Amino acid sequence: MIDLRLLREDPELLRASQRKRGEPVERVDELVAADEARRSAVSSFEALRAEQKQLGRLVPKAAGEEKAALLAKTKELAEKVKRAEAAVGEAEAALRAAQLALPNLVEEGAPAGGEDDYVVLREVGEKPSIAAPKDHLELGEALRAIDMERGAKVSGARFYYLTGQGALLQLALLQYGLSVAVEAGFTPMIPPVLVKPETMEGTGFLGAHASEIYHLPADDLYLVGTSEVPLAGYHKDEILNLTGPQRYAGWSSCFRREAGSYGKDTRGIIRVHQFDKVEMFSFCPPEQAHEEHLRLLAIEEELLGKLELAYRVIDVAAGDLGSSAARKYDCEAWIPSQGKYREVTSTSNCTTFQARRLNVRYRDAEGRPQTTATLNGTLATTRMIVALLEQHQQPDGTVKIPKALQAFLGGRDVLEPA
RNA sequence: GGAGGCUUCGCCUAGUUCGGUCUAUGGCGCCGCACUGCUAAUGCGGUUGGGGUCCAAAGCCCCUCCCGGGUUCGAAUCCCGGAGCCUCCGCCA
Repeated sequence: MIDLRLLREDPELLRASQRKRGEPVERVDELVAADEARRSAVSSFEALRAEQKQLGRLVPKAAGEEKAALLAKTKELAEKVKRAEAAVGEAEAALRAAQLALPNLVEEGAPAGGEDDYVVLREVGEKPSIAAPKDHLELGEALRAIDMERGAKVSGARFYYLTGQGALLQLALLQYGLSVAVEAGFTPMIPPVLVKPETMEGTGFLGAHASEIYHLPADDLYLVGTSEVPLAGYHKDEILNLTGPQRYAGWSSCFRREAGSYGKDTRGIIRVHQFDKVEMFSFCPPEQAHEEHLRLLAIEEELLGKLELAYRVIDVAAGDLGSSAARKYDCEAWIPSQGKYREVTSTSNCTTFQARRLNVRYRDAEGRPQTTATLNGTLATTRMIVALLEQHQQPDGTVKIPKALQAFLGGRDVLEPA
């Protein structure tokens, strides 16, 4: 949700943001109108209510005819108050709807345009030159690390088993990721992966992404698509004592329906319904959010570097940010079998947009409650296995394990076909 | 699944019998001031949050006693529905 004070002060800023996203500018003016309508409804209600309270206080003191007259008057007033109150309720609902319809203000500097208008900030590491690279599934099957067939037998398409050294590799990757986070001052968290509708809604995932999410109707709970959801909800309706960023690293399974992606990435574990991820999440004072965002990106890059992967960083264009993010950087690892870079991490600065919905605040230097900023970023995830296997494959069918992971694999430095 | 109890301004708590300055009591904590060589102790004052009005501040006003309805001129208080927590029973591990 956008800050209504900002909306009143500088609607043009928001219109410009909408243009940059390629979204309708009218949403801004609709919100301005809804805001004004609400305030006028509130004023009328409050005036009537004040009068009612004042008269009501006279009732017990009055007697006889005077009292009867007073009661008649207050009764009439009570009717009006009730109507005015209902009008406020409607105006508030309309305002909320208009507020939910407007995405976050895009950060200055983010590229304008849609999905293909990203800007490549840098390419890091040397792409391995592999003659006729095998893809991760071929490698994974030879290593007996990935079993898609049985995943499909048991659960359906886009499900898989990680087996043997594949399972160990994922655990090593996630543990290493978590250890990097802990070293950087993040509190490790293992959150619930089923959340209530209000939590899912608060994080902004029930809007355009609603069809991406698994819902359990019998209990009215949602399976999270990322631990960003339970981490963001962790401090819902709280006022935090923040001086700097409060950082959490959540380790969880993630569930995605992948509706509308039929036919895309059907081979292997690039796009699956269930995977595991260590996610960074920060609550911080808004003026520190930009710096924190760069910090999250730096941590992601540090990890990719330690995994000895070639990758590039892109500055995602405004139209591809999603509603909550003001700025987003993706790291994309080189996938030799595809000859392409593919997203492995993504970090977003949601400024105060998400926290306002969830009502997460902190006290500023004057002791006044203010909305926090929230940021998130991927640290380690199942998808990285794809890049690890493919980039580190050897002509003999083995796969080298990067030094950083060896300690988490009992010192092993290579995966070998079983 | 069944029965009962609880939910008040950061925490604890009074108030709910019998509806009306409850415009919510007290303690703890916190902040400020005074006293003191410093600390402690003590005294005095302040301290829920949201919103409206306003250029702004002050002030004033409205909402907020778990949530949503209802009764009433008037609800923390009465009625109905719901949520959360706790205890016991049952069931499953």
